[in-house]
Parts: sequence; C-alpha cells; structure tokens
Amino acid sequence: MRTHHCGVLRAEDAGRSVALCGWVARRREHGEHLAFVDLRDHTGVVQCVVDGAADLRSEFVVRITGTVRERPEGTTNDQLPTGAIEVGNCSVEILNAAEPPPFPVSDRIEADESVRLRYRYVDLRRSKMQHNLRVRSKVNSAIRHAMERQGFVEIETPMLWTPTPEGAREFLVPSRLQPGRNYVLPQSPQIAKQLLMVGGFDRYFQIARCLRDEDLRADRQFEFMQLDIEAAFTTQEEIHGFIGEAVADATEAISGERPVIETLTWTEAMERFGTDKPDLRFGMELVELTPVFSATGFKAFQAACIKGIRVPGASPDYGRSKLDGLTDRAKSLGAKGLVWMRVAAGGALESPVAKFLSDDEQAALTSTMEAQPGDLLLLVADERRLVQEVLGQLRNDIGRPPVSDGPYRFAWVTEFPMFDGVDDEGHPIAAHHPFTMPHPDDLDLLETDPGKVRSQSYDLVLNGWELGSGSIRIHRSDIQARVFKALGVTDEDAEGRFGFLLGAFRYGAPPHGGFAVGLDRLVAILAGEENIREVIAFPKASSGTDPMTGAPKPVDARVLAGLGLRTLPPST
RNA sequence: GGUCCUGUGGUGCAGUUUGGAGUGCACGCCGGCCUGUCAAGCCGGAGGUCGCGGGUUCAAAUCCCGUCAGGACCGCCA
Repeated sequence: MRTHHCGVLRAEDAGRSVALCGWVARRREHGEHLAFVDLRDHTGVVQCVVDGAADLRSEFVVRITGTVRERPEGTTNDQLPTGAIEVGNCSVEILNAAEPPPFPVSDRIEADESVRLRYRYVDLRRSKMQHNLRVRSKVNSAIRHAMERQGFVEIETPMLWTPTPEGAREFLVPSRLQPGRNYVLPQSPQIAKQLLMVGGFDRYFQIARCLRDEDLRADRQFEFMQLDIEAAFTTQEEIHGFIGEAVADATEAISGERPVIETLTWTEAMERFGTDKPDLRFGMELVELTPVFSATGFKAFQAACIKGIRVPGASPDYGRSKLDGLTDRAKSLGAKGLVWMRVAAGGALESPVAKFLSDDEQAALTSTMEAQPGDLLLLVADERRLVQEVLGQLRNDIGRPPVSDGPYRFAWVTEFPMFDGVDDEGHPIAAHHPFTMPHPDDLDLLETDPGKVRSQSYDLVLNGWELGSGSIRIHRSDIQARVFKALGVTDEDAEGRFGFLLGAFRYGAPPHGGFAVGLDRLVAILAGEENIREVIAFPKASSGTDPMTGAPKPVDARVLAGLGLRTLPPST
C-alpha cells in the first residue's frame, strides 16, 4: 500500500516514485490550480503538491502517490526534517473521510485532559504521544534483553490470584463457578515469584501488570507495569547489579548516556534530604542545627531536633506572602511552624525571631549553614522525623527542577527500617512486606526494640521518584516466625493468609531476594513527562474512570446474580 | 474522607478582583477569492444553557451556597 513513511524522505530521495499513507495534517489551497497537503504519519510530515483542487479536510485518511523532488529555490523549510523536498505530481486517494477532530492534532496546543482522554485515539496521533509510547516500547525491549543476557527466565504468573488481606487494597473478581468466593487481581507477583524460587527457577523476571485499588495520582494508576525480578542464591549487591544493568540499558537506549547509580542508606537519605526518595539533581540539603541551639533560650527551638535548608540567593524572591505560604505549607505537613531568616548584605539575619537568638547562636547558625548574603534560611524544630519530612518537602517545593531537566541521577536507598509505625493494637507495621529479611546485625532487636531493626530492603530512586523496591526475603521458618510474632501475626493468621507460601518454604526454599521497577515512572522520566498518564495509551482519570469507554459501569442484575452478587443502595 | 486550582461557541485563552446587553483575541468550521505555500493569505458567515442547581440583587460569567467534571496535593499506596 505504501513504499515509504512520510517523515523519512530526504533530498537524496529526489526522483523516487513513492506511495505514502497517512492523515491530512494541514492543507494550503491556492484555488483550483495548486494545493499543498501536509501528510502525517508517525514518522513526521511531508509536503505533497497537488496540481489542482485537493478537496481534502483535516484528518482525512489518504494514500498519495507521486514523485519526490527537491523544492524550488527559496521554498525550502528549515523547520521540517523533510523541508528540502516535496512530493510532486500527486494523485490522492481518499481511504476514509473524517469529521473535524474534537481538538487539534498538534503538539503546539495541549487540549484539556478530559477531552484528550475521551478521544484518546485522536490524542495518540500527536507526535508527543507517538514518541512517548515508542520510548516505552524501547524501554521494555532494552530491559527484556538485559534480563535475558543476565540469564533470567521470563515467566508469566496468574492474573487471577488469591486474596492476601494485607497491604494495598485489591481488585476483587467474583467467581462464577464458586459463588460467594473471589479471586483478586495481583497487586504484584510477589508471592508467585518467591514460589518460583522454591521451584528452582533461580533467575526469574517478568514485565508484569500490577493492580492496586488505591486512589490515583500523577504517578499512580490502578494498573501499572513492573519489571519484576527474583533471584536465588544471591546477595543484595548482585540484585542491585541485575537491576542496575537493566535500567542503565534502558536509560542509555533513550538518552544515549549510561547513568551511574549511587548508594546511600535510608538514614543518610532522611538526614540529608528529608525523604526516602531524594532528588539528587540539586543541593539545598538539610543542615543539622540541633547542636547549635542545644542551650537556647528560644522556646520554639527547645526541641528534639532542629534542621534547616538554605535557599541560595532566594531572599529577594520571597516576600511576606510567599513566606506565609511556605509557613502554611509547613503547618499543613504537620510542623508547628516555620522559621525563616533572610541573610542581609552584611551577613546579619533578618527574621521575626532573630531577637530571641543570641549573637553566638546567630553566628553558629550562619557558619553551619554556610549562609551568604541574599540567602533564605528555613528552619524547623520538632521531632526528628517530622523535621526531616517537612524540610524535605519544602526543599522539593522550592528547588526541584522539572522532570524534563537532566541529568538522570539514580540512587539505591538501602537499610530501610524493618517496621514503620504501629497498628491499633500496638504491633509494628511492616515497612516493606512481612517476608523481608531483617539486617543480620539487628536480628536480636526483633524481640527487644523492633523500631530499631533495619531490614535488607532497598529502593531505587531516580530524580526524586521512587522507581521501585525490593528486598532479601526470609527463607528460614524460624526467622519468619519471629517476624510474624513481632508483627502480631498469629500462627493461625499466617497459615490462613500465606499458608501455601509457608508450606512451600518447608520443602527446600533457597535463600532469595528480588526487586520490582515501576516502568511507567521510569518511562515518564525518560520521556520528560511529569505524569505517567502521558506514557500510557489508555489511562484512567484520577477519579478512576475512563472518559472514553465510560467504565466503570453498572451491569445487569442478572449478570450479578450469576455471580451470586447483589448491589446495595449507596450508603449515606 | 480532606485541602486547593480549573470549568466562558469545536479548540486555546482574556473578561470574574471592583456586578451593568454573551464583550473580545487566536485557531478551527462553512462559503467565496487566490499558481509556491508551509501555523498560507484576503473577504464574508455560522456557531454560546459562561459546567449544573439554588440564592443575593433593579441587574450575576462576575458575589454567596450546593453540586458535577478535570487536575494537584494530604490521607491511602505491605
């Protein structure tokens, strides 16, 4: 049907007879004698010259045959890759007429997202979406090759899985053959892949679809894809190597540059950046100020922890209203307040609270924070974790570059705490999942001080986005029993929820561990997008609905009855 | 569950602060003219429940309340 794609033709193709297919991007008609038709396919646009009236409209689907020729002197278009040539002596075959599109198929104008999603098939014609989904395809391909090269076996796991009431809310699938009973869609292949380890596939991977029925965000959809891996007889370092190879290959395939991956501990990340997913592209690190104010008379600074961030040269940019905005933001994040200080030309600190601080304190503050005239200092005093999180968020709010700004700064964050907070009954809550191996040095703290137990779990972070997480798993039932006990999971509970897994572990489970990389997020960053919807062909809106299909929809009562279900009236 | 932003012909916006006739810009659409344009140009035209409902007012796109939709964030995401 066609001999070439539109966007690939160049001066050296002059003289070639071509047949092109695509959509009418634009047309410029000059009466009955001459018309220019810009024909678009996914490779780009080429100008076709019709001798006569074209009688075409935007987005008509056409096949154009003609001869490539260099454009006449003075009519070339430097803005266009195909701008040196045109297709002449064209004959146009309309394959399908089209109504005017609901919004222009253009990268210049971004239509409202609800309209874009409703007519996604039109939106996907835009070169940005074409590019993004092709980036995604290349990333998948690079990753698959990297894993195969490293001896990993691709194995599919079930989409109809068993409920494991723990962690993310699961999508339920009622059983027709077993009325009243349910499958769930897997929130990840976590347990399945551990069973594959017991099954002797010591290097497994899958580009896996995961489903979680939680509220959506710019970086979260119900459905998302993971590079999911698990390996037996391995170490944390080896797993980092496997994954590092895959994401570096993917990054190189898109950007041409091979990234390095740094490593820092969770504690270090929290102290320096106030988050477990630090964006290493910019400074403004959190500065420890607790010793500076250890003997202060200023009540607001008589706290367990004081830290600050220095915003270089920002003092003139932050008037009273912006500073109030920062204070409100800090309070909304849980801080009692935010202390701001401007560094004046002579180095003096200008702040509503400056008068409460001694000269020595002010001098120590200035030197500790390496404050320069014109800087803005932001300080928070409170419990350590809160101080870290508030300042970490403010650091991002103020300093974080757009996603599309380079470079790609990958980091492993290691030694996460085993537990995070406590549940209603006072039992610690697993920070990762209950099969995570504690740090070997901290095993004995399980019974005495669980809050201090570090785990052998680790996250991969890229430019402030959590790309994924993983861990070395518990493969010994004695350690698993101790962890369950710490979590307050009784033997019966454990048997009911994970019996098949624990059973499998009795039949020769190798030491193993793994990781999962969120591919939507990786692709979004590599495509320079702030929102993963931009790299997903058919995403849901943030309400969880699909503006194109109208899903989710009610179904006929008979369909429900066949599944043993009945809808209740909406609760009030 | 909560906080905030947005909603104005098909599309993108201005108008809302300080109420005064659906007032404006650009694109698109329809018709006409046009033989080298390229975001073609020129002339003419059509197209509106200012998201929806209620209230205040002589008068509401504009102020108030509610609601719906889209988005960002908090909670949530082992």
